[in-house]
Amino acid sequence: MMATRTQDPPIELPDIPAPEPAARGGKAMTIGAVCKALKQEFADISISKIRYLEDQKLLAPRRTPGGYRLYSPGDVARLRTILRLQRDEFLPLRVIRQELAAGRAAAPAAARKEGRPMRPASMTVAERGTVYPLEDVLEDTHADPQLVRELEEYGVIKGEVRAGVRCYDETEREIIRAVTELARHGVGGRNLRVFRTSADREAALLQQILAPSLRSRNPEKRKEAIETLENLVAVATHLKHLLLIRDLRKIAG
Amino acid sequence: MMATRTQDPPIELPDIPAPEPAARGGKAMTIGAVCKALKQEFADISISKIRYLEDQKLLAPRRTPGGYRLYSPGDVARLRTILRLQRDEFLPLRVIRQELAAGRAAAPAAARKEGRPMRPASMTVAERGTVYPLEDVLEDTHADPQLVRELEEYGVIKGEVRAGVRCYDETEREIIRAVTELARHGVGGRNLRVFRTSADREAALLQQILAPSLRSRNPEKRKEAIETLENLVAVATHLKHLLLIRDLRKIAG
DNA sequence: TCAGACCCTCAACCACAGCTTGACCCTAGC
DNA sequence: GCTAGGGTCAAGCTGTGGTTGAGGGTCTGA
Repeated sequence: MMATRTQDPPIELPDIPAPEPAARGGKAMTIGAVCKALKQEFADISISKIRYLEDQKLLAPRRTPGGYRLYSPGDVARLRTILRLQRDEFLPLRVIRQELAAGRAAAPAAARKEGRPMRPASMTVAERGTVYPLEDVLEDTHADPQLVRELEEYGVIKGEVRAGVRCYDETEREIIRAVTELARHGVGGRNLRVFRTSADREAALLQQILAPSLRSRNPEKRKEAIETLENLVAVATHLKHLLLIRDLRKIAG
Repeated sequence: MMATRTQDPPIELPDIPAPEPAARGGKAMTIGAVCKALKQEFADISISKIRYLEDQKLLAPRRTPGGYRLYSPGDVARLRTILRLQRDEFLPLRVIRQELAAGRAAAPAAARKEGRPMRPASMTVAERGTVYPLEDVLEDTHADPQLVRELEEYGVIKGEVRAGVRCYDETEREIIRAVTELARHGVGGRNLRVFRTSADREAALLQQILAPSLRSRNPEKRKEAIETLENLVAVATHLKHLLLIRDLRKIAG
């Protein structure tokens, strides 16, 4: 069917500091390259998904004369923003489209700083998610490399080697961040054992309770058990927080 | 034991400027009444939707002997929160469930528009805040009175007598809520000791570190120490959460 | 004591978002 | 001119967030 070489004009998104059509020199990537590049950060990306997002008017890459999509760095940044809003903020595409059109949401690292850890991306029991190379983690957390090494020796974090580089997932990164912060205030070394052992004990406790359903052969049941587990973790964390506050009030007040 | 319990309005957390006409009358409402009362604020509510939310474990109203659902003011507030998170924050029910379980998100609608924060009312070390009579706490948390008594005997919560009625502050109320939730899943009795002792240990640790400045005669210094303390509590809580997740992943995945 | 308004459960059904798959064909670059 | 990677379109699939209807019980006031 002659493959529709309809020379339709690029969709014309209303917004965006459009990444100069012809201007930008070498940097444009094909869809496969973009997909591969973002795979690290967003495990669930796929070529078809990127095309789908374009179909939904969220992207409008340039095309080669032959019809291939060509993504400028600006396009890639935009795509990354879209995926982040979707994954971390749970925004539906319809809303993301508006946010982008309104020029909002262009704040990547901004939201940090004095604003609580935000929605903790993927701090769930379920899966591991993205991994980041040690170098990035260090830069991001301002952690002492020595301290990271210690945590690893100690078995608190594990990391994994990917393409020759040591990588950590988000949970590990946040552990490193938190420990660094504590260290800044003088909580360090063997004091951390307190946290560690209580976590181990709680884990054992929860496991004991949910072991039957977690081992069930019924995947339905297993999924449910995981969810219950997530829930219990949240409640347990909350409870620990409250108990700690209660104790400290006695001390401080 | 009646006294004081006569006609005072339902708790009324520092929430919402809308004193619903229908909502104020008696203390508990049927599903139809709740639906009508919230129709103003949430046009898309329906009886079937409320029931659906219960099915999804987001609500758990009391029942009459005949099986009718009875919504306490606390239940209605919770429902309002759910609807708000769904409509304004676009959160999926699965996430709302966790937010609620974690005691977050009890925040008023105020924090909208460019303002993430949404800290849980008075979960700070600083001061105790309001107190609520046992009766209200029981209704609000659906806790077993027996369990509350145990917690008190155990020294986890203390309460105070005011005008002849036993009262608890918000922290205590939330402890009760969290413990009730854990109990629903089979975490009870002496298992709670795990949480308690680790909280005690951490409190001791933090105190040790900050004792000098906390005891300082310089009020400036003291204030600063309290702030540091708040900070450390937040970080410690976060760390514990992460460690627990780390442990559980090994178990579950 | 009984009508009528209200509520209950449960299973089936529905609508829409957000992709994925497959058939079939074309482009880029060595 | 070969082949890996792209392109389009239509159909399909899965999960979320409900609605609907059948069949039946509860509550309240006259």
